[in-house]
Amino acid sequence: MNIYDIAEQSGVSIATVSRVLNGSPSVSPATREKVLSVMRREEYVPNAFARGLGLNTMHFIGILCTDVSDTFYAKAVSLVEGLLRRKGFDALLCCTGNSLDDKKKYLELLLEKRVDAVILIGSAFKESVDNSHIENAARRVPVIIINGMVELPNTYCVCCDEKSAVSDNVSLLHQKGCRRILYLYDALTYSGCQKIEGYREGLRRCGLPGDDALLVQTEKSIPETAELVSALLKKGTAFDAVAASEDLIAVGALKALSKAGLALPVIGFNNSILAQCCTPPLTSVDNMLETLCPAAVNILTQILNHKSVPQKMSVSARLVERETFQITKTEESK
Amino acid sequence: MNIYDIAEQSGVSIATVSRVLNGSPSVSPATREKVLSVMRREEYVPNAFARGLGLNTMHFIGILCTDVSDTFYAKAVSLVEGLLRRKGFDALLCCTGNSLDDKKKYLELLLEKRVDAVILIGSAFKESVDNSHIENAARRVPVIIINGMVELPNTYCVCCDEKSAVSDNVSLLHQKGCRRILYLYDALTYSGCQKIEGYREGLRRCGLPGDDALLVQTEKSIPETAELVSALLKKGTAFDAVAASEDLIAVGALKALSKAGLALPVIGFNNSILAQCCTPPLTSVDNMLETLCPAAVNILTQILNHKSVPQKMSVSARLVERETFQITKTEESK
DNA sequence: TTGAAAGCGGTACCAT
DNA sequence: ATGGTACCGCTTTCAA
Repeated sequence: MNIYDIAEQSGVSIATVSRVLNGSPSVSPATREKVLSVMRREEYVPNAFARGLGLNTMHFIGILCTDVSDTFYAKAVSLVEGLLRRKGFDALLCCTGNSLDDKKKYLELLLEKRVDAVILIGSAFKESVDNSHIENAARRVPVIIINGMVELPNTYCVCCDEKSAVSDNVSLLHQKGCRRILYLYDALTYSGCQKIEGYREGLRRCGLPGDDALLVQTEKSIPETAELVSALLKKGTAFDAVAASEDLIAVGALKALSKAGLALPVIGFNNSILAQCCTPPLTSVDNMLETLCPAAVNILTQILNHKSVPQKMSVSARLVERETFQITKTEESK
Repeated sequence: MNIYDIAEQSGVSIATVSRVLNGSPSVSPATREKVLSVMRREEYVPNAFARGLGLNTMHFIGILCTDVSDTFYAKAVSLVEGLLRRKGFDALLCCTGNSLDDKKKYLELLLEKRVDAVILIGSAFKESVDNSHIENAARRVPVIIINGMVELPNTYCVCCDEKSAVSDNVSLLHQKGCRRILYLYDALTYSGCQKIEGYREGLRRCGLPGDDALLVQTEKSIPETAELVSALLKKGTAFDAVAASEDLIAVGALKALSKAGLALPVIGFNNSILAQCCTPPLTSVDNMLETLCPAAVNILTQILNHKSVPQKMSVSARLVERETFQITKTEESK
C-alpha cells in the first residue's frame, strides 16, 4: 500500500495525498476527509525510507557510549532517549567498548545511517592521542558531547565541572580534619584526568602535600578495588579519607575499610543507585545528568534549526551527603 | 556525491558502480579498482535511505523496554545491542515507561520506521488486559520477547523459568529451617506473576501454609521498601526469611533488617551489581540474560532468514549464593 | 485547491 | 563484464 494506491482509491493525485499526509492547509476539507478515510480503511503507513530519501533525514540521532550496562551511561542514555523522542527523533544506540578502533568504526557506521547528529556520552570519546574520528564526524553532522571536552568545529560540549567538584571535596575533607586523602581512579579519560587535577588542586588549596602513594589507579570493579585497598592497608599506607572517581570504586573501598574495621569518610562519584545501596550509604558527587542531558538535547535541536549556540557549557556538581561523610574516624578515636 | 557522480568520474555506468559497491564478482579487477579509487578520492558514502527504499530494509531492529536506567534492562539492552551489531543490525532504542498507551504509541512509532523486527525486553509488555498492540505488531514484523510470554502468531519468547527459581528458593530456605518466608514484589507483570506462583508452589511443596500477610507488594525503591519492612517488623509480622522479586527490593529489606539488628536469609533477583554492592552481599537469582539475549538474537536472525524456530524457549535460572544466605538467624539464636 | 512531473539515490533485471 | 532502464515511495515545484 503506497501513496499511489491511496490516490487512486481516493480519486485524487499523489500530490494531494502527500499534502494530506503532511497536513498542508491547501487541501479542501472534503478532499482531506476523503483521503484520510481511505488511509484509515487501508491502514496505510507511509514509507519512512522514501520519506527519508526525499527529505534527506529520518530524524535519527546516533547515541554513542562505551557501555550502557554501566549505571551512569544507562541513566544518561535513558534521559537522552526520552528527550529526543519528545522532540520527534529516534535514537540509534551504539555501544563501542573501550577500543579506539571500535569507536572509530562504530561512529562511521552511525554516520553511514545518515543520522542528523551524534551524541557522545562520556568523556571516553576524547582520545588525547587521536580525535580524528570526531573531527571527521563533525564535518558531516553536529557532534554533541556530554561530559567530555573536544575543541573542534561543529562540536558542542556540555560538562559538569568535575575538577572543581573533586577539589571542593578535598577541601571539605580537610576541614573535617583529614590530612591524607586517598584518591582512587580507573580510567584516564578526559573526565578522569579532570578529577585528578581537581584532587591535586584541592590538596594545593589546603596546603596538603601531594603524595603519589595516595593517588592510586584501580579496576572498575568492586572486588578488585576492595582487594587493592586491603593490600594498601596491609602495606601500611596511611590515609584518613577516600575519594573515588566512581561510586563502584568507592563501594569497593568501603568494603575493604569495613572489613578492616575502619570507618573513614568516603566520597564516591556519579550519585548512582550504588550509593544508596551500599552500607553505610555513600556520599557521592552528582554530576547533574538531569541538567546536562536536557541541555545537550536542546543544543542539538537549536543547531538543527540553524540557531547559534555556545560551544561549551559547564555546570557545577552537587555533593549529596550521606552517612559515609559523617563518620567519626575510627583511627583517630583509637 | 552519489552513484551517478562516481559513475561519471570513473567512466562507467551506475550499474557497475552499484556492483562494485555490493562486491559483485562480475566486475573486472581493473574496473573495480578504478571505481574504488574514485570512491576513496571523493570520500563517497552510499545513501542508506536510497538503499533502504530499494531493499525495503535498513537492517534496523527496534528494542523496546520500559526503562534503560534500570540495571536489569540496561544489561539486556547492552547485550542485545552488541549482538545485533555483530550481525549487521542497528538498534533503535525506545523506552516506553509503564503506561500502556505509551507502549502502544512507541511500538507504532518504531514500526513506522520499518524496523525488520522488534525485541521487547521485560515482561512488562505482556498486558493481561490488552495485547492487541503486540498482536498488531507481529502481523508486520517478527516480535521477540525476552523474559515475557505472549502466545501469538509471529511472536517468539525466550524466558527464564523464574517460577521454578522462586519455588526452589522457597525449598532451600525451608531446608535451612525457615518457616515463614516473606515475599516482596513490585509489579504484577508476567514475570512478577510467575514469581508469585513460584512462591506459592514452593510453599505447597514444602507443606508450608500460605499466609497473605507474608506476600507483600512494595515500591521499586530502596528507601520505600526499607520503610515498609520496618513497618512490618514494628507491626509484629513474624518472618524468618525474605525473598524478593528484584535485587533493589531485597536491598531495601536488607537495610531494614540490619537496622533492626536482624540477620535473616535474604534472596534477591536478577543478580545485578546491587547484589555485590550491598552489605552483606546478596544471594540472588541470575536470570541468565547472558543466555537469553544471544538466544533472542539468534532466533531473530533465523526468522529473518526464513528458517523455522520454536516459538517458546525457556532456560532455568541459577542461584548465586552470597553471604545473605549463610547467615545464622539472629532470631533463632536469641 | 489540485495535478503533472522531476527529483532523491540506490538495486536489479534484461540486453549486449 | 558492462550498460540501459524500470522501479522503490515520497516531496516539492510549477502550472493550471
